Amino acid sequence: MATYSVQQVAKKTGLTTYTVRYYHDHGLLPFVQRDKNNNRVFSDSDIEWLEMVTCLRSTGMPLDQIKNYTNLVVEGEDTVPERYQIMLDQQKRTINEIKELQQHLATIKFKVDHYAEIMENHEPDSFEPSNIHEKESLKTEAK
Amino acid sequence: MATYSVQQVAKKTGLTTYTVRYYHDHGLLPFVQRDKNNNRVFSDSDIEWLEMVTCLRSTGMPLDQIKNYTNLVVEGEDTVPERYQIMLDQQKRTINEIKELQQHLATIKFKVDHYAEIMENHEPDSFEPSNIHEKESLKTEAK
DNA sequence: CTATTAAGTTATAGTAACTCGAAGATGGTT
DNA sequence: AACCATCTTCGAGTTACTATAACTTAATAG
Repeated sequence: MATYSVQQVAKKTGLTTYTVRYYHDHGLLPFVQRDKNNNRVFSDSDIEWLEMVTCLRSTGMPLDQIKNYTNLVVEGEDTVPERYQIMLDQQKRTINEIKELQQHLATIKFKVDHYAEIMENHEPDSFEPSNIHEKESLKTEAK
Repeated sequence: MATYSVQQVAKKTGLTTYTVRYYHDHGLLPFVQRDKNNNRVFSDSDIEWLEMVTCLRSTGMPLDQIKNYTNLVVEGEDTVPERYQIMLDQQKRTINEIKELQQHLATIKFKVDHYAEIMENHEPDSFEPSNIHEKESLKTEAK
């Protein structure tokens, strides 16, 4: 069976060795072993689980909640309903998060287009009604 | 002209008063005034700018970079090309972030469906090949 | 006209989730 | 034997809030 060092795991997951150790120290990787030198030894399933942790983390779940979820998984089948609820909530939150990001993206796009236009037309300081927004709504006091 | 207190701004933007003050103290709201009592006085354009800050923050830009962008806006038209580049980068990063979130969402959906199935079928501990993944890839050592 | 309440202020401390550096152990190579 | 890479722990630093304490001021209630 394949085993991996911290560094190999870091490389495989895209995390830093610091983060991998941090997660392990905080109980998020409950089955990671140690060799006779006290070095962490990761299995393939540890890496898969770490990827699940990363998935939850990236979608905004705090570490203590991920820890809680980890404990439930370790406890076994009895906790499936609770786990189901956790994942359902996380799904909702992620869908919401994506929606919000898409709205923010629209705002950013607007800015990009606006700047592109200014640079093309090369107009220094217009008197159009859109002027306030052109100036990022920052200079209403410059009267 | 309409003016607002910290609390009103907090309510309008969905931020806490702590965060609004924090942003102001760190130079992200350069045109906020003070009244004779030293209380912060926000204008409509301050709120609009704060919403821009929130947009950038929510899409992952660190505060010091937002501060830098703020300074560029204050400096005026000459900085438009630099600002254009910043926004273009942010746009790219946000598009990427959304993509990643959508992938994570797919993973979460998979879990939700999986748990739903377990709960429906009520099978305690199957011997199927998918067993490892059913158990969140955590118990390969429990042999 | 004082008393209490509400809201503002600053300064400082606490928290989450990393992020890093120091000091030391071990194992392999020249 | 010396060196280098890689591991370890521990403690400190960073970012972006988040909360508390101590204080000031303005408005209302008795």
